[in-house]
Amino acid sequence: QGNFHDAVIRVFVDLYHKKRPDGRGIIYRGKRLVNWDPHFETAISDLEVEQTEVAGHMWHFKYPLAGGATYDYVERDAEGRETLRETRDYISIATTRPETMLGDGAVAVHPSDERYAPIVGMLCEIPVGPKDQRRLIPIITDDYPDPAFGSGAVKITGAHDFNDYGVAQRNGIPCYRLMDTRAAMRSDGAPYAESAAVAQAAARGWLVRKGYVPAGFAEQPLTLDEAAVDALNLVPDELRGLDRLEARKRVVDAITAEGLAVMVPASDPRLGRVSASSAAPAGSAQEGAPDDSYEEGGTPPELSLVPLVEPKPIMQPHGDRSKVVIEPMLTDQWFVDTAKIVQPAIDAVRNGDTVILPERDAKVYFHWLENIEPWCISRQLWWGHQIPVWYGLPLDADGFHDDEGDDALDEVEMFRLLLETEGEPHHHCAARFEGVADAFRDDLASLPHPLNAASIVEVADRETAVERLAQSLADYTISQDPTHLVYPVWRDADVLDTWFSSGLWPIGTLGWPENTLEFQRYFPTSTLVTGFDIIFFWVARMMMMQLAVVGQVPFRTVYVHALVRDEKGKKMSKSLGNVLDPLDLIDEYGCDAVRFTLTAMAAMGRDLKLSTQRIAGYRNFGTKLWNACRFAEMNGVWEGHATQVAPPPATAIVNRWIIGETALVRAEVDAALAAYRFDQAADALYRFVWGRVCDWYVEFAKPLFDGPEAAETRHTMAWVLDQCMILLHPIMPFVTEELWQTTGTRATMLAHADWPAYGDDLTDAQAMREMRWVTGLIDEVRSARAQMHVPVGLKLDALAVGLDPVAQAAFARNEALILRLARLGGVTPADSVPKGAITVTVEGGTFAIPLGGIIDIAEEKARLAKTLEKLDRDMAGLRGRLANPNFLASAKEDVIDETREKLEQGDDEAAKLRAALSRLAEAG
RNA sequence: GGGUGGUUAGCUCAGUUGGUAGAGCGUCUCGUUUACACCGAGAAUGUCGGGGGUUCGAGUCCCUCACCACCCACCA
Repeated sequence: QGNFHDAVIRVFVDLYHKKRPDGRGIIYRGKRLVNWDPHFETAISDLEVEQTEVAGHMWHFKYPLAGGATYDYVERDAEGRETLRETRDYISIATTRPETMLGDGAVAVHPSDERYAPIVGMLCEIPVGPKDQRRLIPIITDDYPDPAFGSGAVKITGAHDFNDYGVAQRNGIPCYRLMDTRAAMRSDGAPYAESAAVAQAAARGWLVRKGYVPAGFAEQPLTLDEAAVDALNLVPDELRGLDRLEARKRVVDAITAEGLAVMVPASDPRLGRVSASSAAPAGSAQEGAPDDSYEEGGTPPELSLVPLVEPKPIMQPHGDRSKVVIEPMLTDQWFVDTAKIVQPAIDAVRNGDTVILPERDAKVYFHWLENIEPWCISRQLWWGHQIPVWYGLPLDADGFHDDEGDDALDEVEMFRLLLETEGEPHHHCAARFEGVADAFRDDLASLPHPLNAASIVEVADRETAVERLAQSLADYTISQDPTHLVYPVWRDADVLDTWFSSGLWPIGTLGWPENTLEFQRYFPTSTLVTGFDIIFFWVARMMMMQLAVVGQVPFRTVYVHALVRDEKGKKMSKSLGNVLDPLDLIDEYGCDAVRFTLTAMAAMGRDLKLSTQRIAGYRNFGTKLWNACRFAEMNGVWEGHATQVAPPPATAIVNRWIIGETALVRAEVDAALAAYRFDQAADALYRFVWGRVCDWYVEFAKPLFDGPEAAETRHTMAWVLDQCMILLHPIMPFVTEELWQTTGTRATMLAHADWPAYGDDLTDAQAMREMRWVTGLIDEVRSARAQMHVPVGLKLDALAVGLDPVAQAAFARNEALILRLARLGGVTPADSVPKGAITVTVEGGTFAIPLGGIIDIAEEKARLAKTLEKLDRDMAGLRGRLANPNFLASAKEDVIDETREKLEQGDDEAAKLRAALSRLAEAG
């Protein structure tokens, strides 16, 4: 049996070795900007960063153009009229962190910004550091700068700002690291002059590569790799080792002293001070005219000039435990080159191999995958799957693999080089140490004797490795015994992102990489049910990884459900303390009620506000079903016949009707389930059980239990209630199982019962029509009685007036039910409606209930008038539609027919109502 | 700032090729009728967020504005 850890490690190793055309593995090592805590000297996650607003400043500085170049700087207003034109030899930038200027790799402007168009592709000078070794950086375009903010130009410091990092990545600008792990200015590496010269050459090389200047511009169009960039220390010698805030102060002072700060009149409102002009009446707009001209160095009026330093609240990241300011820092991390494996995951959903429901979540899925970024999978935690990579000291240090005659180097000298070198460590990846040990041994074998005899030893970390190597070197120097030489290697201390392993859930849980029976049987899986909040984290990763590893989609359908919110619509979270514990809800309302509620609210929305009142409502529903079954049991409906799939043959119209209704709801539930509309399934069952079975069928059955159709009715009721239990079982498993086992004699548990498959042949159109008529009549009588304040207990006699044969037959067949439920004493035919009676109109006839002295004529008039008024309104609408030639021409035939039919019925009823009203008028 | 979704009865929400709005809960009235007061019978309640457009017809399609929520990024 495979275990999950084996699967995770195996996939890492496979993807590491799966090289792409560019020679890089799908998993590779690279630099990444992380939130660095200088106190604990570790990377921390976004979630551990607290954003706090602090009072900061924004400085404005001039970056002079290289070689004294100048350009016409032109500003225009919204209408395109020129508002400023001057010749400049610099570009103005703003920053809240002047110390990071040392690491600038470029100045960026928006491609549409015409003010700077003349100087794009030129070099400008970072105005700090020794005057004769100032660094030059290119002026580039990128969408990131906002032309309306500040001067519109942004300095790009890729190693110390998340936005700048993105710009640098897109444009191939180097990210120069300025600080060490304690966030002090670096003091390692070559002197400033040397490093600056290298960076200078790289900047020229960039301009050549981008085609801004001819190749001859740079003698050596230098390209630096990431490690070389990281090794450069561009901190001027006198600032090395300083704290970042101290460095900031010195940088600002130096630039200001040199006259390269942007100067403005002391009255400038941006300085945040109260001054003479800002205190002046705000009446005349001209006086407060834009003083951009001052900012950018135009001739000021009489007032003295000061550096433009705006007080500005800034959101500063702090470590939530260390409380120190977090520094964005470039570090080595492991990545999945997602761009290389993303396409199959996009295609699979596009062509329907995997379906995401609801559809809009597929949009989210596509949007994310089509804009995918490299996935950083290493984490500096001590729990998790440890990365299966081992490092050794660099074997490509100067002179080591050099075949140009450095073989003459003393072998001991070579090992010494290993100790001193700081470049990229040499590494191998394999599932187990023995595997990488062999790989390191092969590398050593190519080295001259006696180094190739060194043995591979695993140690804890790099420091230990250096110690161990030094020690073995000392041993060897004394003993001259090559077996004393060791080449220490250590394992990467990082672990994998939890989503890397979770992304392998579909195959990892089935025993892969072993070809287990479970894997053969269950992969690919059918349906993944999950929340929309982890579509990126989990679903997209599973798709990509399964396709990359085993070449198949992990599931056919992804059903994305809503998230339960609290009553105010907030996401529940432990830290907010607004969590409704499902166990508490279950204690209070029962498991089935909670489950039914969640099901009924599982529409394909995003939010689901859980209200306890609604849970209570569905708890009542469970009780209702329970009581209906209790009633059935009291009448012995389950006695004498075994549970069966097919309904009993029925002659009573009521029984035929409810059997048909059951078949209808079964079909409705199946359709809802097939469409993942669990809410519709729950709703259909609720309406059926309560609204059809309990409200009507049980009541209809009561008189039948004493009549000739008693046996058939018992049998039918048993079958109907069994169907309710079966259909409700997935949503209310406990109540239904309990009922199932305590009512009839059952062959199996309900959980094991077959899902019904009976079809439309059970529906009896004639029975459906007739029962609709019967229930309609009862509803009308009840409504009329209630509105006329007739006491419920009072049984009244009624008259049937002008019933057509169909109505007559329907009435005759169901008389007992109607009398009982409408609380009528008896119904006799009559030719006309007498005075002082209330009128009830139904299809095919009229019923009248004489009330004698009881009737309040005014009230009955009002009741009928109100009904008639609504009916007239509706009929007017229908008539208007039918009178419209455009409607007749454009609407579909069945819609027109339906409209005509409705109008006919409505007119018929309206006529009866009018007749009743006029009789009342006579009586009154 | 970018993206996604939402705005329908007092509350929570349905409304899937556009045909003239529904449910549960709550409210009000009445009620011990052979299961059920966690019940029964009845009733009231909507300019379908605002505006514009397409259409014979718009809660439904298009545009626009407002507000709310969530995800992502946060301003040199």
